[in-house]
Amino acid sequence: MSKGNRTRAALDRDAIARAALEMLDEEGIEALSMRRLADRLGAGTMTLYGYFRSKQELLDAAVGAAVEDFHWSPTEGTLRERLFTHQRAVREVLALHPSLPQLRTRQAMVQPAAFRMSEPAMRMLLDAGFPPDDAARTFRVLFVYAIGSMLFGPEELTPAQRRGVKAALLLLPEDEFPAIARMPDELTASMGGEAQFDYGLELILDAIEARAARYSAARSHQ
Amino acid sequence: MSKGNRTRAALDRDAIARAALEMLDEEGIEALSMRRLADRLGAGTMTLYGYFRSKQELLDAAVGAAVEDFHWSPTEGTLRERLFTHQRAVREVLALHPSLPQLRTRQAMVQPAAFRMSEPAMRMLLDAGFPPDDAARTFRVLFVYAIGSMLFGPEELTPAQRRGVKAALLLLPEDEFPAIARMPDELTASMGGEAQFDYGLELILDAIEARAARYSAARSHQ
DNA sequence: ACCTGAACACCGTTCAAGT
DNA sequence: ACCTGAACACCGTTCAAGT
Repeated sequence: MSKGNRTRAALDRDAIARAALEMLDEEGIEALSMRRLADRLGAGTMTLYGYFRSKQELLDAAVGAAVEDFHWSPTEGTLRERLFTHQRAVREVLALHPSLPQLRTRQAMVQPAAFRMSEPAMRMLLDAGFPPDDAARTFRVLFVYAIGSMLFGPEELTPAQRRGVKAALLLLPEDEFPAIARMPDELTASMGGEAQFDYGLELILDAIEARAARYSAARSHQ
Repeated sequence: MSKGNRTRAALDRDAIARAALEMLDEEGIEALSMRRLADRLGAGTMTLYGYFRSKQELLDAAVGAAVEDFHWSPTEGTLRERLFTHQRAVREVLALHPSLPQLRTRQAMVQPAAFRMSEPAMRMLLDAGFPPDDAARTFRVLFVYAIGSMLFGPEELTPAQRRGVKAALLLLPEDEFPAIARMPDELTASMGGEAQFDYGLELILDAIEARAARYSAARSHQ
């Protein structure tokens, strides 16, 4: 089996990037090779190099394609509520494209589309009275948290993974690990999934809300 | 050049894992191959398979070796101060072994040594009155933040990187990106480094401190 | 202009053979 | 018991050649 596994569609940068993204999300970053992708597209390997200078450039384009799927429109509500729905939208695009956090570790996201995620959050913080430097730093914390969460624990642990972690915990000498050894269930529950994501998001929003209150108080005293 | 580039030291799992870690930290995760590592150790490639069943198992051992370099001893002070110094120690081991966050994306850290990082933080939270489930979730937030920060922005952006990001920002249509387009300096400053790490850590500690106060108030009302 | 096979310098790992 | 070369099935990318 070498070519024609797929109907040969018109090739262009966008079609190739989307096919790469699909493969990345389905099979993981490790599994994407120029050869396998070309094969899937029914083309010779070297054909891809007519559209992208290198695999790296193709991966960049795949990131661009993934970020296109971020959708969020301004909602009513407090700063806290709006930041919450925004971060949930960020989580959603990362869940839709599980390869995105992994790709992000290889190169910065300087795709214009990536800024579509930061712009509205930034605007919310500035509107709430955050000075630009604090707004930037605060958004970065939210972003690092979201992408880190989806990289290190996008889903609840599977029963098999739970068992693995619990087995490791059981091996710990209890006198050296008194806290951890006694709470295997709580620890495995915290290792991924939506409830954990929301817990941390609410925690961070606690702090952001408190600071926003201070900024707005400072403004009304002027 | 094939072998004997290095003096041939006694080989064992630990020596191999440490050599792998050194290579990983120096040249990046991409650059470590069984062949190059064996060469560096002055051995045949297949010799390594006498000590590790697979590259994956070797990487696990490298993670174990890296985590050994985590050092923290309990300090005096408030919960906030102690969590702060603890997270700084976590940051330090991640800075010492920049490959660690990257390795962590490939497999969970179930090395016993990895729990040496969580145990003291967990104990602090439990002692401060956090119920076990909240303690686990709260620690996980700190951990995801620390490791995410060191993965996505361990250092300040270099001048070249700054220029790259600013160039990307300048390409954005200003009417669509009114917030972001006007604060290139604040944004690039937030993309990595120690000041950003501490900013986010303090933000999260704000929220943890507030919750600790609530837990301790609840306890004294019993 | 667009496409691509062959070749080069790499991988991880199996297998059979060396001491 | 410990080590390892050859071989297999892969990589990304260059180069020269096809239409």
